[in-house]
Amino acid sequence: MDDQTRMMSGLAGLGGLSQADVGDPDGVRKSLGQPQQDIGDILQQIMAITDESLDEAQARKHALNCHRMKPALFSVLCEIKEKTVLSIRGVQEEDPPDPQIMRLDNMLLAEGVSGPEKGGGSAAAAAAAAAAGGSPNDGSIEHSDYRAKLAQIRQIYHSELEKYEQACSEFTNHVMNLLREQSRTRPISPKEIERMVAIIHRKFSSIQMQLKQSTCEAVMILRSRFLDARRKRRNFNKQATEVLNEYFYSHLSNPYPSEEAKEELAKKCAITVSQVSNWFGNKRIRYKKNIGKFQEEANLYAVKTAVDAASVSAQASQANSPGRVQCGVLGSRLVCQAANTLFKLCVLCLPCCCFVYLPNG
DNA sequence: CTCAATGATTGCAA
DNA sequence: TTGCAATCATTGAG
Repeated sequence: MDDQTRMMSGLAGLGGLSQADVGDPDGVRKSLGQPQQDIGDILQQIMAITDESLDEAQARKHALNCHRMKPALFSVLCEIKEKTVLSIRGVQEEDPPDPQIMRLDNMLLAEGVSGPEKGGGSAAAAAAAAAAGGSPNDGSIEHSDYRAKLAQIRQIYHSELEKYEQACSEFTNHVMNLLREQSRTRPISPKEIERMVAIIHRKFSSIQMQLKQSTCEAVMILRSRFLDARRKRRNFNKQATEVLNEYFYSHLSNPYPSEEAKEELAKKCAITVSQVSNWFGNKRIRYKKNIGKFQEEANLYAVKTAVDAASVSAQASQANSPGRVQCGVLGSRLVCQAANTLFKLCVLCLPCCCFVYLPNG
C-alpha cells in the first residue's frame, strides 16, 4: 500500500470526511452543514488513533495534517484550550516589576556594577575612599584596590549575565521552534507559545535574580571590608604633622582653625578636612591634659615659626639691621644672633617664643 | 612583647 | 554642627 492509498483509506474511515470531501472544494459547504457531528467524529477518530498500530496511526495523522479542514479544527481546539487554560489558571496577571529585582538593580547601579563603566563605580569607590580616609598614598592604594576588586566583580557579573541571556534566548528559540514544529501536529496557539516564552523568561529571570543577589552580596562584603580598613589607621607623614603642629602652636591662644583654614591645612597635608578636625580635636584635648609634656614640642615649633617669620622679615628688609626680628607673641624687637641660626629662649613669652628679648639690642 | 603615641570613633552637651 | 572627653585600635620604638 503506498502512502497515497493509505491516506485515502484512512480518510475514508472518518465520518463526514469522505474521499469526495477531500478532493472537492465544494465539500466545505457539505461539511459545514453538520459541523458539530463532524468535529465530534474527528475527535473520536483522533482519540482512536492512540489505540491503533503505529503505521495506521501515522497514516491517519498524515491524512489529518493534509486535510483542508485541519486549520479550522485546530483553531477551534486552540480556542477551547485557551478558554480551559484561562479558567484553570485564571487571568494571567501582567508581570509587575519585581520589587526585589528593582532593589537589586538599583543597588548594582549605585555601586557601579551595572550601568556605564566609568559612572557610579568610581564615584562609589571615591566615596568609600573618602570615608576610609588615611594618608593619600594609602588611600589611593586602597582606592585602586577597591576599584580593581569592584571591576572584577563587575566583569564576572557581566559575563555571567551575558551567559544567562544567551542561554535564555537559545532556549527560548529552541522551545519556540519546537512548538511551531509541533503546532503542525497538535493545536498550539501563538498565545500559548507566548505564554511558554514568558514562563521561560520568568525561570531565567529568577536565575538572574540569584546572580544579582550574589553580586550584591559580594559588593557588600567588599565594601564592608574596605570600610573596616578605616580603623587600620596610618600615621600622618612627618611633613603633615609638622604643618599641623605649626598651625596649632602658632595659634595656641585659639587653636580652632576656621573651615577655610582646615581646608588649607588639609590641602597642605594631603589629608581630609575631617582628619584635620580629628587631629585638632585630639591635639587640643591632649595638650590640655598634659601641657608639661607638650612644652618642649611647643618651644620647638615656636622656634620654627619665628625662624620662618624672621627669614621672611629678613628677606623683606635687608637694609634694616639684619639680625633683628619681632617677637610674634609680645611684638618685642628681638635680636637674632648669627643671622637666624642661634637663638636663646625668651623668658617672657615661653613657650610661645624662643628669642632673647634685648631691649637695648 | 610591652607600652606610649596617635588617628579614629562614639556619646554627650551646647 | 561642633567640640569635648573617653575610648578603641593600630603603629612603631625599645
